Amino acid sequence: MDIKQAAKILKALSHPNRLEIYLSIARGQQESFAADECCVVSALMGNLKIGAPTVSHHLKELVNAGLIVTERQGKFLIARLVPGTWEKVNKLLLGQVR
Amino acid sequence: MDIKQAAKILKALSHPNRLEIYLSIARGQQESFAADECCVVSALMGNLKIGAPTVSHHLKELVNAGLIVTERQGKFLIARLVPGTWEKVNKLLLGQVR
DNA sequence: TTACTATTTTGATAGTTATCGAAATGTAAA
DNA sequence: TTTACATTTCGATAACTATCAAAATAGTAA
Repeated sequence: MDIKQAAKILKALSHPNRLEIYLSIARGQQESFAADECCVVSALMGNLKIGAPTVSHHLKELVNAGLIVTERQGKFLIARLVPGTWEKVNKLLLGQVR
Repeated sequence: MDIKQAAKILKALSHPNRLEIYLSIARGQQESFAADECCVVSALMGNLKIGAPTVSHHLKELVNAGLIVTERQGKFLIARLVPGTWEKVNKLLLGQVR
């Protein structure tokens, strides 16, 4: 994990709404949402005070940083965390990596 | 650690040059720099390709986020990490905190 | 097909910021 | 004091971005 890539990941999480989206996805994964709650964009639009285009934009940035992956299921979009991405950033920041 | 504060800290680390500065301070702390290398701003100016005003600006953002503290020693400015700040962000991101 | 819902794209705008040069300030040494 | 060096402040600019409204696209159901 080099510094530029780490900065990109940190940047993706550096906006409150995007961090909230990321954490919602993480929580949703833990709690294994019911089918109704899987419609990521529309579900997140309810919690946050932002519109669908903005949520779509934020999701793309999280994907682009390698923090999540998305998958279309019918009309809806499902998101999952990419395992390990955050941990690599953390290791760099903790200086446990050479 | 609430989401807004975490986002602020992440934002402070989301720029490559600022992340590099933060990591340099962290490394410098581990290796206990000799006196000559303690002049933080001028030392970092050599590694990075940015001027003194910009380094000063970046340091202020790291201070403002609670990631480092600075102290003037004569002509020079010394910086140290604030213990625990990063760890709190990491705990939030790992979902290990209620 | 048409109608409805979910998401994305486009285009625009307002606000933020990384960077610089120049000037100002702080500090030590001569 | 004057000189020299380290840092900060000021002012400006170019680039970036979060957000929206409107239009377009994708998918489902009637």
